[in-house]
Amino acid sequence: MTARRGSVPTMHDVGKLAQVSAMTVSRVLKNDPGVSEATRERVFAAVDRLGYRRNQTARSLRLGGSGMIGLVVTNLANPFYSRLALGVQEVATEHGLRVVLSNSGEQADREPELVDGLVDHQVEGLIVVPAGSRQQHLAAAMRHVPVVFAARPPAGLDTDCVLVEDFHGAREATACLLADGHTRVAFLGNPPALYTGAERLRGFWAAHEEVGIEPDGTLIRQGLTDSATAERATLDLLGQPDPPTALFCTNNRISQGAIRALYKAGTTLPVAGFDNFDLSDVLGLPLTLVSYDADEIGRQAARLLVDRLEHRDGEPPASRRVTVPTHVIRHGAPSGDGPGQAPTGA
Amino acid sequence: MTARRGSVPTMHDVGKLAQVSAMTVSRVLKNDPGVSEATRERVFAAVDRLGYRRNQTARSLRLGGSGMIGLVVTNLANPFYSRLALGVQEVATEHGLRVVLSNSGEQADREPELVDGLVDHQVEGLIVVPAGSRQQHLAAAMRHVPVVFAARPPAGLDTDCVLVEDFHGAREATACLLADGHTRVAFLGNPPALYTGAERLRGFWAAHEEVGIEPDGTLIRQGLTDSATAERATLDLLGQPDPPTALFCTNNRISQGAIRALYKAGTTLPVAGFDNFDLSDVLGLPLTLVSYDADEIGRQAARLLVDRLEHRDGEPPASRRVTVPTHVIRHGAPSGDGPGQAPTGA
DNA sequence: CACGGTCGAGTTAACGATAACAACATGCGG
DNA sequence: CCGCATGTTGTTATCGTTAACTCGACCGTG
Repeated sequence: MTARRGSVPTMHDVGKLAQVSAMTVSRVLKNDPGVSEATRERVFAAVDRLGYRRNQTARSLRLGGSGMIGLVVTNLANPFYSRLALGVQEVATEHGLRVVLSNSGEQADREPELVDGLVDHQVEGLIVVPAGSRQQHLAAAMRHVPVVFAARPPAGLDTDCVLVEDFHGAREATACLLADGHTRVAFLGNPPALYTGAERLRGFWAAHEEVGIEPDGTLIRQGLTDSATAERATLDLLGQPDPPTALFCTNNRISQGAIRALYKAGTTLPVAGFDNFDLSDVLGLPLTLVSYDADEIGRQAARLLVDRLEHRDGEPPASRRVTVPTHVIRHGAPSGDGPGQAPTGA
Repeated sequence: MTARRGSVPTMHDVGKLAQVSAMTVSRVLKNDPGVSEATRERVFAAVDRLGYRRNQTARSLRLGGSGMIGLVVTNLANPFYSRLALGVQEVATEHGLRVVLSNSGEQADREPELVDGLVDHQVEGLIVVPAGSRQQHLAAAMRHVPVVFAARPPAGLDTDCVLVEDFHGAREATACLLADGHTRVAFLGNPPALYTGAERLRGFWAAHEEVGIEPDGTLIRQGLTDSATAERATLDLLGQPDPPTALFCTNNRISQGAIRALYKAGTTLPVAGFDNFDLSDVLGLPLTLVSYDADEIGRQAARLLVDRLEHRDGEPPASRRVTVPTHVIRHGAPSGDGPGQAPTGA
């Protein structure tokens, strides 16, 4: 019952059993009409008996095109990226494409080999969440296959990308806090070298400008990479002489770290954050979350890629930039909160 | 800068530019010592100039072995499976293997085509979280490549698998509740056709027997598939004439649904559940969770598979069954709870 | 009965890389 | 100066499949 190596049947074997040539087997399996019913049946019988399956590697070589696309994400453990991957899967499957997944672990230096490896495997296209700002390896990849960027934009490369409304979402969520009367909102952000980090900070800042408040520099913490660093940063902020009265977090991990810090400190503070996450509605905290459909980012990216694959012959169309909309969700605390007014602001 | 089709260079092109044969190019790229330093440099120069990359499809065909393994999970959106996938990735990468991912969406009827597709793509092995109890398609796959089962055992197939201590974990967590003095513990479980569902129910039952309590049949709800169905079932239980005083949930999604139901009902009840999840420590609920390393399931599965791949020639070793250990985590409520004693039981 | 047409099936060559072998030059001992 | 090892490179055949072509049998028509 276990795999017996050296026994994988080929079209030739099928042909021998069905007393036809390999070519006829190929025709039958391709549903070519020019085969008599009798032969067709003999071939199918032989296929069944041998458990024959077409060798996709050989087909890829002969036909060109492997039927695979590559997906490179930075951290599959983050639900955001696994949803994105699911979205890509969904659309890929609709088009008969298989997805080869790589995880860079947010280590920008590992990305080039992952991308090159996928190109070597003849993927027909790539969807990449770039881990770093150095992207020349992606430029190189683009000479072989179309590349679509997801969640973070290309730096100086002319190609499609799918983004969320980073600026808009951050601005809106921050505005909610400010509308509640907060004037000392802390910013807990990922490394500013990341597009999303910079863009969401910009939104945070813009919301302040709109109400004529200058954000306090001592309340801005960047370079947070996970829940643990965010937790420490939050505890540090809470211990400051003039602590914040609300927090803005640039992603789900950071929000979770901040919430853990508040819990451990026995404090409650209104928290706003980018990304929704499981159980955000049952925490009993005044939470303002920038929510969006992560699957949709993957779906859109896959659609852009498939579109390019289907128009491979002609002149490549101009590069497109798709934006996935965000909307703000507000979860209330058991009791009213915030120094200014009721938590049902904005 | 965009992909120019029809321009992908081959070894022949590189050879022409470097004024050598394709064979010599192959030798250089393989680091074959029998090439003069001068030629080697010319070839590398040509490779760089053309941006040449070896065609892995052609290599696979010639050399046998695609350098890929297939992974089929039931629901990538569940952190459990994305962690598992990461574990597989980690070990696969260590061995120079790439992972092709498929998601069955827990639809057992889709699984055969996914598996067949992966086999067609010449994956060298498969790791599968089987979605259903019909597994003859996996038996068929096993005639081509080794298959390792993860999280759920094979049904009548002789092959390796990696499981968690389903029975033991469920028994231990239930025992914690019973030790706290609960006598009416509800069981919220996934479909009993699923191995984990049945096994965890068995553990739930065993814990009761050990203390001489007969579980109340009206408190046992099976067939829950996600957070929403679990939420409804919980609300239903709470509305019963003789409601439970504690809950046991068989997985993370069900726990989350139950917690949401409790939150909406404005009640607090001790909850035990299989799987840990984000923010479980900050809910301020009396939670007893069966925790384990989901990555490790993936790693172990990949190790078993790699092991079989490396001993492909000889007689296949007897099938192995690896178990990943569980341990119980207890999160306290702000105040003591449970009718019997303090929540620090077991 | 010869001829063009259609149908079914086989043959050849190619996709790109490489193992195995062949070929050629060089150099050294005899 | 021959022969044979050594070192470098080229040639051929192959992996499994399939596009394009070829071939033979059979049919109906004039």
